[in-house]
Amino acid sequence: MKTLKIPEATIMRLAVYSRYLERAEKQGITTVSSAAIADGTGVSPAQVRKDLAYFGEFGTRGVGYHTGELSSNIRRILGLNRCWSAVIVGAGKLGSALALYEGFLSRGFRIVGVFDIDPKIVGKHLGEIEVLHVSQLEDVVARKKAEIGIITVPASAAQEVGERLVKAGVRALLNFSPHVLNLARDVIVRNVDFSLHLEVLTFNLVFGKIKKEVAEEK
Amino acid sequence: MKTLKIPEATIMRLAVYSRYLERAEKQGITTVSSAAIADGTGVSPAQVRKDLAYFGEFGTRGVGYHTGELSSNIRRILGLNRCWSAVIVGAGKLGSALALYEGFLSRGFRIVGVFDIDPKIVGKHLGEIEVLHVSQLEDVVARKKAEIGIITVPASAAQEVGERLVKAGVRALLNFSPHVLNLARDVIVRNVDFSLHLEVLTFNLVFGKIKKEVAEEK
DNA sequence: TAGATTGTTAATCGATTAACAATC
DNA sequence: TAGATTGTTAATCGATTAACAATC
Repeated sequence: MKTLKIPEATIMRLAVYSRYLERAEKQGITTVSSAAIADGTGVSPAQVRKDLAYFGEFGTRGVGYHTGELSSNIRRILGLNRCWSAVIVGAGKLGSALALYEGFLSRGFRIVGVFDIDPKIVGKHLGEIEVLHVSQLEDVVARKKAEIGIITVPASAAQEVGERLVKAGVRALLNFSPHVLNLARDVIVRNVDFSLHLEVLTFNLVFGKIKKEVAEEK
Repeated sequence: MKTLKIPEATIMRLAVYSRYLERAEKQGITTVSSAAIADGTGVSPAQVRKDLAYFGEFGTRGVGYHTGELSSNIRRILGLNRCWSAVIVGAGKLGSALALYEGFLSRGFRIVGVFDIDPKIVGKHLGEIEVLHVSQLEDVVARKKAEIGIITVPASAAQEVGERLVKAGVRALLNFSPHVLNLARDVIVRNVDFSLHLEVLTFNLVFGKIKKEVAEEK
């Protein structure tokens, strides 16, 4: 069986193109070229065409791509032509901010449950939704058919929460904790620990300086 | 001039190893092997050794790595052996959560300024720090010598905020907005838009299903 | 010495890019 | 037809992995 392997970077870029196209659409631009998309998103035109070619032929030679058409095609590829139900575990500062984040709803993500273990937090209202005790996790996930789990608990609790979510039926996890989850391989996990990103920044700040000094010595 | 190019993925992994080592240290484990690190962080042992080899020889053949020593070496490589000053622009839900996030301080990141444009938000206190009007951005960045800018404003304002931060002296940006920043090439930017990550999840949920169906047809 | 594990090289794998035929 | 831009191939580039000599 021939399995075509699509680079993960391609998917990330498709999401970026998608945002660019939505902006272009709003501005009334009806046709875009790979060069324009490339320009607006900081990649190469060849990269744009290659990324799109994994999924079909969306353009017209000599003309370019129809903005709205390409936009909706990419949204379909990314699975954004439907709603997704997600639960958040951990209603601390980050979890609460995410529960109230309008950007989710506008892109089709519905938060159908927020959980915490702290009795001081359980019962709080975050917009429409009430924070429930984590003991109700399994029940709510099953009843609301949540497919995505968002983990915003401390590192020490992340593994257990991940396991419970998966056992309850969740198939994809967004992990904000710094703990690397060890789960069945068919579970889709993305780590978005942002202090990790901060550390890449500081490395580059320090290393950039070293490179500059080395260059000057020569 | 020979410039050794270090993969960005290597830096991300170093940060992950760093967390693993800190945990191991706390548990009183004094020696770790590349296989143990690999196991605990989900990469291959060869990868671990290769990543470390970019920066020096930290282990002892036949023995492994001294946990504390390797841990502090990696922290030094990542630039975490010193404090870094950062400002946050945008004190909405996400910006506020980040300003109050204890994880930053514990890893040496100090938030020295939080800004917003909304008069309803300016003047609020987030822990020790008061939200200032964005007009004071340049002044505070210069006075407090902030080196890192964290952007948590809506997409429409991100580019302008990025430009102002850089002009004020910030050299590295953590961009939480979905807008791709277009700045001088020596500015270090990392995009941590998490709806992007959510979309990679949904793609994989949909695509995994397609792959499975294709496999079953055969 | 025998067993273990590193550091490093060479081979492999995968992703990006350049180039161009196809075609509007 | 001339100009433009796609879709695709082949070449290049870079990152990962396997293998093993070095060495504790």
